[in-house]
Amino acid sequence: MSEDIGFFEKVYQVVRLIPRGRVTSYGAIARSIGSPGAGRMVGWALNKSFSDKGFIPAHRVVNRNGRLTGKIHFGGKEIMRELLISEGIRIVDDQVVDFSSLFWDPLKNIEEFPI
DNA sequence: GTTATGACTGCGA
DNA sequence: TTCGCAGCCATAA
Repeated sequence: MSEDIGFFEKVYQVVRLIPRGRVTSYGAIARSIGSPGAGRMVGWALNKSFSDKGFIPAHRVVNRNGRLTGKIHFGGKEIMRELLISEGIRIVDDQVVDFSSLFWDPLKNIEEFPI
């Protein structure tokens, strides 16, 4: 069943569901997979995803302020910003412009497409 | 088995 | 407004 997968797998699934040109937060993902408060683990899972899994749109995951706190893990401090810009998302001072409008809630999507 | 860590979040000063 | 502290969960050592 879908609950046989581990925490990391759930994170990957949710992150992969993030539409292009949209963003979400670590806490939102943690909550969507039934582990509120594990936001820090979400970031850790994504970090591991670079070598364990294929491409994960981790650049679409930011903190609750829309700030690119994880950009330092992309191998280059500008990589995350470039990826977001290439999707039509504007970044100013390491922050997502109009974050509230671009925010994509995993919970809302999972209601329609359960993992 | 315990301990430490972390790409977070919320509240208080 | 910015800054600091505490809570939260899963994984690694």
